[in-house]
Amino acid sequence: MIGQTERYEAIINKLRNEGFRITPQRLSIIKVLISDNSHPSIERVYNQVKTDFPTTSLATIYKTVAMLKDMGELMEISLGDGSNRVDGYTPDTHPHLICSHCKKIVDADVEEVKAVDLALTHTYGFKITGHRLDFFGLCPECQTISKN
Amino acid sequence: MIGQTERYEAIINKLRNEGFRITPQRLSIIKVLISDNSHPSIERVYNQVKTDFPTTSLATIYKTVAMLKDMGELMEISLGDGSNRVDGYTPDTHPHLICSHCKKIVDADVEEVKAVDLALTHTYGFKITGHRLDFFGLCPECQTISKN
DNA sequence: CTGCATGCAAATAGTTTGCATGACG
DNA sequence: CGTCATGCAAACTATTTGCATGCAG
Repeated sequence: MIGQTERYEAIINKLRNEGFRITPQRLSIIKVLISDNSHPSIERVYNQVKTDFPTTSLATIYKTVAMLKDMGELMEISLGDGSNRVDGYTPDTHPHLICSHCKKIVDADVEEVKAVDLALTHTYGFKITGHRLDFFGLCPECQTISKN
Repeated sequence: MIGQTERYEAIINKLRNEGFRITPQRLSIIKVLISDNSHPSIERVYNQVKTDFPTTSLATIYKTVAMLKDMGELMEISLGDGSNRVDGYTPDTHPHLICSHCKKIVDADVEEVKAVDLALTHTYGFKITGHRLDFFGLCPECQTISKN
């Protein structure tokens, strides 16, 4: 498990190396993204950044998120109903558990996923470069509530 | 493997039972969806239906697709770049292999997925009702081409 | 200084909605 | 015949783009 400070430094170095400029807006956006594990919407990131930087525009958030996505530092999660969320907390792709009821998103990590990757590579000849694994269901809390 | 004709009849019966009307537009849309395994875009479905039914509107396609989705007869696949595709060919959820290069989508079927479902239920207490498993990579053809 | 980044506003794409007309049951 | 579905156009939402100004390098 790599610490947040290290991750922050690493991303900034990567930006520098690839010729991108280090602006206070970008620093703020990165800080929010890597410290927020709630899988926020772009709108939510925007609002968080605005508390530090009241003049920030949504366009800047979109542009920065796109840049970080290209760099592989974050992934987008589509909720199926059109709305998207951002996951910049965990750098590697991993499954998400999405509660259909309260919309909570939980990061999952199961060994078994590797077996699926391997099987697909083997059976279909695809060279797998990434995946988006979203499982929908009811979280423990919502299962309890709906039983009331 | 259930035949297309049976599937067609089954969907229509389901519509009738749930009080939906059987209109020629809906029949045409259903016919296209269950016979097209290319995971078409809404736009593409629209164009196919229009050859039978020139006055059809996009809105009707959207409404019908939404209805069938609610009934569990099809699923939507998000390509990550904002655009969506429809899979009405296979009724049960299954993983998709999406080629990043030619955008082709292949249905996959691997036993290993069940193990992931089970592991998640067990480890995180989620009651899994469905999943969307999209694997991105290069299909065999595009791997060859890009090596040229 | 030079050019990339920002931020505003306008443009765009995909999808949804309101409503009058038409057709299924 | 009453009601739901259709189809058109307008509305909406999320995202993107163009461009003048600002700031990092």
